Amino acid sequence: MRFAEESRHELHCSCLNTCNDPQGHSLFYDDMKTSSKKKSLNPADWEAATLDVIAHQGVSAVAVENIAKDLGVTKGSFYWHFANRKDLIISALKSWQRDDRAVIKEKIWSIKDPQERLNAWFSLSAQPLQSHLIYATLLADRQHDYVAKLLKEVTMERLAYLQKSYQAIGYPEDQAKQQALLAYSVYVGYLHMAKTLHGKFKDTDNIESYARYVAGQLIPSGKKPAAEG
Amino acid sequence: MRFAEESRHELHCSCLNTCNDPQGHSLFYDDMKTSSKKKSLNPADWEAATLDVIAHQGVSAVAVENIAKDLGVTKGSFYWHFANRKDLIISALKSWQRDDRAVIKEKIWSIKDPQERLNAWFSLSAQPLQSHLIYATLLADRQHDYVAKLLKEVTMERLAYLQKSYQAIGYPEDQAKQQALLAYSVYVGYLHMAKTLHGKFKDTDNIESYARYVAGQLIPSGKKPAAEG
DNA sequence: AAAAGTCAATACGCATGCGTATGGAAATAT
DNA sequence: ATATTTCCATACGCATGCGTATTGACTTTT
Repeated sequence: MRFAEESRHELHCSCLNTCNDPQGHSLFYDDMKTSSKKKSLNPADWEAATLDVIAHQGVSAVAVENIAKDLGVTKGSFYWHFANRKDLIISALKSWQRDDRAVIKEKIWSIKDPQERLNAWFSLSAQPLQSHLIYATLLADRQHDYVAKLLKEVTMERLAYLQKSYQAIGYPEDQAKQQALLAYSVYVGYLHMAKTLHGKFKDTDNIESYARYVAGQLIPSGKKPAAEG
Repeated sequence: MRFAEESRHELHCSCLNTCNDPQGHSLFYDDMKTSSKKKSLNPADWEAATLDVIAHQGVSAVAVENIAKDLGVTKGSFYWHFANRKDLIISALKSWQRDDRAVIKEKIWSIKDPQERLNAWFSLSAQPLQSHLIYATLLADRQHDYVAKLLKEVTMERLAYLQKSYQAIGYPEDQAKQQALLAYSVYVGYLHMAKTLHGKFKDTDNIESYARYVAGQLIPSGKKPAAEG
């Protein structure tokens, strides 16, 4: 057996069923034909399948034999790619963190105006991405030390760039810090709300309406969110 | 064996280690000496121990043999009180829901002025009660159908009384609905934030400061939160 | 005092799921 | 063509944890 040596990590985004993200996938694949079946699996495939499980059932639901079945192979194959279950989970989560950082860098920090940037962040946060689901489940899987560590890292990073944007708007440091905490709490709360009430969300017209309302409450003045529709 | 027949539910609040709530406990005990040991266990004891596990490790971490050990007995005793593991979990969660409703009724709805009532709610939400921890972990244990059902119920109830209070202040129905959703999202987000960052919370002075800030942002005008210190 | 009821200990069967051992087939290298 | 690497299947050992069966002690009732 050999183990993934912090290498060979193509981007992945499986999103088997419930996660309908409108991003472009095909950009990322270079090693396989986009439409046909692969002959064999690589660690990234296992990580993607693992993230699907984590997104919908949490870390403790990750079972190598089930994931193997999802991938159409048996457990025997797994231990060629990874040392053990924990290795798989940690690798998958690191991969998630990398992808998340990349998205923020591309889609948020590319925006220079801080107000527009905050609007873009709220807009991104309201989209049904698998990435959000993973974060939401991790929040309740803190028993595992490695999850707690990762979660703290990610959360601090996110709070930092929110605070930075609020300061760029003109908030003094202390208030920017609290406002970032408030905004981020709304994000986290929204994640759970959306899952908990799923159908019932139409009550308040729809999510778009609510998202605009929230942005209006949490972003001071100036430009409106890039309205369309 | 015999099973708990929807009866014999004294209030409970164990809070073994991490949950330091400053509420009065001894009020609730009537059937046992407050300081000495009980001779035998009843379903409420099992439910309380179960809620401790749920609060800190989630539903899937509930293991009857471990809980038995926590209570100083073996598994053999358990199946006299409950039919099975699922029965225990559901009973425990129902007990939690009952207690939660009771607290809201006593401490929130006893307040007539809607602004003060909202302030009281935010204040209650910021306190480190076991009840909050349980709610937070349930959010990620939605895979279990009974959890999803309960969660939806509880969330809808809470949104309803928040909306009601905002309407009592003068918000039109639609806006009150969105504002309730916003306020409740902040609550849920805060729960996770507090756990995720634990130590790091001192950065923004302390929680009190943040709680006042949030209340100031989410409750329109009028009275301030009952300031002390 | 005897019988019934209450709560708990021990021991067992069984399913799940992790990790290992071993062998095999297909691809790639030499 | 042969050897090596790569990826996977099968089979096993082992731990955990649920649920059951049986027995026993202690309490309450009669």
